[in-house]
Amino acid sequence: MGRSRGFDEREVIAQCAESFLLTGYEGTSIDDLVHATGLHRGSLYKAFGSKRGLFLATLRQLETNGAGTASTIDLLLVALLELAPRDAEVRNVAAGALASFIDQDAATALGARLLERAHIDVNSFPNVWKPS
Amino acid sequence: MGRSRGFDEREVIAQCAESFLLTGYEGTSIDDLVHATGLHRGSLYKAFGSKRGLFLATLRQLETNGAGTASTIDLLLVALLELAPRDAEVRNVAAGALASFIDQDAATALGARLLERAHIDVNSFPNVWKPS
DNA sequence: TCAGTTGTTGACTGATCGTTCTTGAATGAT
DNA sequence: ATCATTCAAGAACGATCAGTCAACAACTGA
Repeated sequence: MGRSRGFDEREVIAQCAESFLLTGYEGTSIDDLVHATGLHRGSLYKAFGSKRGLFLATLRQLETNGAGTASTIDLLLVALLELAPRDAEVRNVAAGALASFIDQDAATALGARLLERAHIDVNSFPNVWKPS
Repeated sequence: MGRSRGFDEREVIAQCAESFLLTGYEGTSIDDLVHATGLHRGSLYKAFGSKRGLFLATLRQLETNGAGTASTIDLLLVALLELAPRDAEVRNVAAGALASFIDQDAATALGARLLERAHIDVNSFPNVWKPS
């Protein structure tokens, strides 16, 4: 019963994920998400409950998406740095996504992408030891 | 000439750095910094110009501080994830601090601390390849 | 002593924050 | 047909955001 949804939930989550990975969790406002999705505030809150709930949905969708693309890792970086230290649920979902995606050393993969995302070339450090 | 400062600038910068590394850049408000330092808004703005200027000061103070403690790396993580992708000056200062601190592989050191800070134990991943 | 300069103080600004509410439109079951 | 339910829509909420301002206090050099 009831009126049917006028949007594709997976698509909306993907659009929100892109906002989060570009500008971070605290750096993304509900207005940003409203513009990114074309939905209205009330619809977003009806479907996801809160900004945190929406972010959690983007994290959970990671697990059913593809492999560890750059976008995937970026969203994990945001989760690990901004939410995970103080939010056990985000921490658990993020850890699950990490475990299923990253097949090499997780720390190195995360750090490498963090530097790449920041446009920093590690090879330009003259005094850094590099593994052969 | 003029009235002399009623605070130790290095100490104030250290107090602000602690706020930033705990709650991130966007997650830290000027009010948070006012409370952390005991100073008044006007004094902070007179001395550092803006929130970004204050954050830059904490980053620059890293270089004259000690070695790469956990707090140091945490502040770099915040800089790299939240500011560096869109702010060339922050990127340059952060890259300089990175180059002078991290004597092993930078990516691994950053990623390892990111996970530690998020309270995630990489060794708990059953399917992750670990270097011997 | 006094003019010039810098720091302190706290009230104040407009904008934006995440969230809620009300109203009306669409839907399925009775 | 109607009734309960779900969703869409957008205005509205108090709180908080980063930043500014004018008045006052303390210090220096002349």
